[in-house]
Amino acid sequence: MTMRTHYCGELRSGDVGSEVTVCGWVDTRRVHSEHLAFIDLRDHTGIVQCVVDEKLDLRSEYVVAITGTVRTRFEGKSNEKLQTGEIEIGDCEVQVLSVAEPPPFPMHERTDVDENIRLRHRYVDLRKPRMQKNLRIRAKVNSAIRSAMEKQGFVEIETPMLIASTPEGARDFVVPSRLHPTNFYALPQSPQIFKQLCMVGGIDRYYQIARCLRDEDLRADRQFEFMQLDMEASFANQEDIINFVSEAIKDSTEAITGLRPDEIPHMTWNEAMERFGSDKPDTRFGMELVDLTEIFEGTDANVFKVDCVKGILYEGGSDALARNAIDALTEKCQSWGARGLAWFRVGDEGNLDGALTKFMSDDEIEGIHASLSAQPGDMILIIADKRRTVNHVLGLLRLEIGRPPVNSGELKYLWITEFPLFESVGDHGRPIPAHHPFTMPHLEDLEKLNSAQGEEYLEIRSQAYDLVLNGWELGSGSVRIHTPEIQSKIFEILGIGEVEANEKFGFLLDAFRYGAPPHAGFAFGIDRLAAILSGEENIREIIAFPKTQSGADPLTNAPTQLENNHLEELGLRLIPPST
RNA sequence: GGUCCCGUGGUGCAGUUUGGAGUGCACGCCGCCCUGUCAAGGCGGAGGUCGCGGGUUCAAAUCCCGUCGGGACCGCCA
Repeated sequence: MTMRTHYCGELRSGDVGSEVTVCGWVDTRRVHSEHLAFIDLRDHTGIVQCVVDEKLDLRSEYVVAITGTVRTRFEGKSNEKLQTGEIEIGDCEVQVLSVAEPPPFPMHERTDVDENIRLRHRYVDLRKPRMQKNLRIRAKVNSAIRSAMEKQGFVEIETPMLIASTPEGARDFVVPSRLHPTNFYALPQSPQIFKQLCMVGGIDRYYQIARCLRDEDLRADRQFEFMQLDMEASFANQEDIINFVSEAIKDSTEAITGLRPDEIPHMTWNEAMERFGSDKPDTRFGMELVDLTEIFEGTDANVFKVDCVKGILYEGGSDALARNAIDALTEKCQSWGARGLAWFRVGDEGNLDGALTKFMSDDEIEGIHASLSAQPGDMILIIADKRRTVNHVLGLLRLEIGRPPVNSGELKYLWITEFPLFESVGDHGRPIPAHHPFTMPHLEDLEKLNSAQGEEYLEIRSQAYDLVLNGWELGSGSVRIHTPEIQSKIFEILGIGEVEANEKFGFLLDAFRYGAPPHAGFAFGIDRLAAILSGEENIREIIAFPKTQSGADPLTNAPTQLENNHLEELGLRLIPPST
């Protein structure tokens, strides 16, 4: 005889008359007397009302098994809020399996509980419907991804967690080696090198739902450890990869929402930066950046005598933004790197009202008015600076003012293509790679590799691409370099000599000498995807045991100190923290 | 490295601007009553290092300095 015959939330009118046993936690109780009490029993499927007609000491969160007969509720006594509201379990025999202290916070979800307290008692928090729902959505996403990849011919390969540290990229988490004192393993930031080695190894199509670790500051969308769909395919180009990944994204979205997303649109990196001031534009709302630079050519206003002037239109912003709110926005813009924020209220006559109008010509005023299609009551916000700064600051300002919650329900997937190969030029005039040094340049820009000087390097495009959802970067990938000629050229430009290249990436370069197929790949963050599909603004809500913003775990108290003998065995001695 | 917000019985809040007795609200908890509730109801009760430390003051939850914890963001995250 099994302990349980049915789940609480699945009993229906069709079960009336059957004797059932349900197991779970005591949710709310409504005790009328020793002759009548209603016990709501909860498991992950929901709640069922059990009627008890004897004196029982049942408290919140007691774990019980209840055996009884399913019956229709009395006329007019059904509860539409419950899926099981038509029925109840009567003639109950209650077996207490575990008693419980009162929960440390309310089990109902009408009030938000401090996250620190939730995490300290996560095992209780996980019982709530929200976490039950989110973790099950996450599991479905994982499952849909696996199916999608396998149906496209990808093979799941596991790669090591204890690997060699490489200097590039994020800060590594490291693990001391007991057998090799003074040496350390690094935990993988991603399986990047290994998946490329798999391509050389003839795997053809690799995927893994991989745990990645990066020792960088935590955010709402960033944890130390996170999961990625990591994939790589041989004899594949950018379009192939985008199709493979899009299929996994669409399948997992459909598995959760029931609706298959439309074809995911593409946008070049340059267009994204110019229109939205971000390489991960949130296209759920407009408020696009409008270039006003030409209007201010030959201007008398000193603030606009700069490389680039762009503005955004805040519809109805004239009333929405009081003077102190504008001042606060100005301070934010300054903290983001701008010198200031120029603002104009659009008056009833279509006139512009702002501190800077007295320095501006009529043509200039009319020009920004028309360019932004301003209407009375709107607010115009302008940043003037270097183009890069203008796009960056205005992009952040746009989000600050107009961004809907990430969980508004709408799902705007977007591919960003043609990322620059280099993100900036360093002190010695040498460019710094935007992605990693194995990223294939855009074929049309190969010639520029030989001729570029200084800032011109930043115009070289790559075959790197990102997937964006509602303004969150879900993931990125690229076509990889597989020929020694181009790889040498890139290393030369980056100032990485042969010796250094061999030190850092020797095993990969060695591998490429033995017959490397052209290959390309991608990785996207499953936590972020699952969070948005769950309607959550924070990935901690879809992780069973997450860390706080300071990287601590209130439940286990990690990180902790080590005993001296433990340190000794590892050949470690602590440097006391400086005071 | 930086900016901002929060910390008050078990939980969620108000009180802090303008210093005056740990004052208040809701939920929970404990006890009693109650045979159709479903956020049950009624009556009674317990429960506080106002995060911590220092300072100002006759007097600090309240003002100042520091610190710890939580959160949002910039930097960082190839």
